[in-house]
Amino acid sequence: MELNEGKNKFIEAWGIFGSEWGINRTMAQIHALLLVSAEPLSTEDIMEELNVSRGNVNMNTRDLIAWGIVSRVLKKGERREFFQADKDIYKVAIKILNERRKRELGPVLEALKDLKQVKGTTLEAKEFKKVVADISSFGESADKMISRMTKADENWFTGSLMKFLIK
Amino acid sequence: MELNEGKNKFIEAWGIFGSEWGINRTMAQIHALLLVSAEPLSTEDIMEELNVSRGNVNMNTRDLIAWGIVSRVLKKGERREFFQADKDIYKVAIKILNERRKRELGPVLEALKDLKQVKGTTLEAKEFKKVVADISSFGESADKMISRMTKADENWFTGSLMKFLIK
DNA sequence: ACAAACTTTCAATTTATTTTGAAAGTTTAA
DNA sequence: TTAAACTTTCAAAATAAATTGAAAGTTTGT
Repeated sequence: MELNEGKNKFIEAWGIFGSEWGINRTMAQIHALLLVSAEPLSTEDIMEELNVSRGNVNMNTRDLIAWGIVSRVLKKGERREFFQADKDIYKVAIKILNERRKRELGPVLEALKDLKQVKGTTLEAKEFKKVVADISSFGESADKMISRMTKADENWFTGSLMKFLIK
Repeated sequence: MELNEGKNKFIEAWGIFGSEWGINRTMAQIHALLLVSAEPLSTEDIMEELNVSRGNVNMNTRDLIAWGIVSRVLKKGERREFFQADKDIYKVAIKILNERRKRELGPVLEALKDLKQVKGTTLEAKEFKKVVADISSFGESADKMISRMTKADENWFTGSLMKFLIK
């Protein structure tokens, strides 16, 4: 398989995978493209490679930067900015997990906290409280776990945790 | 807060959370509704409670059943079927993770396996191969981890793993 | 066998999300 | 200060995803 064919397949696969997990296809594709580029790319490069508009590239590179998995780089003698992806996939995974924890898990945990205050002693009310308490506790655990992973050594995934988990 | 208000807030929150993770809102809402219902609910009950059509309820309950987190129950003397959610949130989380592993991670890992066969010894080709190998290895690890979690005792999450991970 | 009760399907519609592209904004160099 | 080079914005358009609802299909009791 030629390098270019490989890159395209990778970009396609990453785009699909991303969209299955609630990340928009173009963002995932830009990320994929940057992952497999030896050199940082400009907005124009990305537009051309993926056939998407300038606005689209601009919005999605901004988002990728906000996620902390892509950074702007400046080439000397060049006016425009280039983009480059963090290629350490462990770091990337943890950053994504941690961002999602903050953005999505946080609000749910807040909502659940409120819901613990429903009144009533009927069977129904008790069931409700039990479910809310369980989900809440589970969510708090996941939240703590991700926080801890974030702080831990970058090799956590291949370290003792993995030894514990993998055959 | 009244029980009903609580239920509605829960359903809303779960719906949003689900859609952020690539699960359609109605499916997440039906799941939420079943989670907080003391009794199994019929298609009609769900239609009424969530204001959605029969076809929608039918499709999404089927899906929830396919995910293994909702089951049909029959009440004696009743002809129609009722639905009930598995309320053990640990089991639910693991089933969802495992289904997604099979459905979404699997195909990506396959694609990555192919991509290891790109030819070329240029810097670019080497970088590409490195990224693919890294993601592949990471993916395989995650895959194994989830498989293992699935098989493990249902209390794994509160067991030694959690003790290891949580403060 | 029949019909009532119930479930499933799917083409058409609606709703939500993503993308475009041109205009406005900003920065840089001379 | 000016203009070229570049970035950002956002309303409109395009695309994708979810939903409807009526018709078709199935099951059950008599």
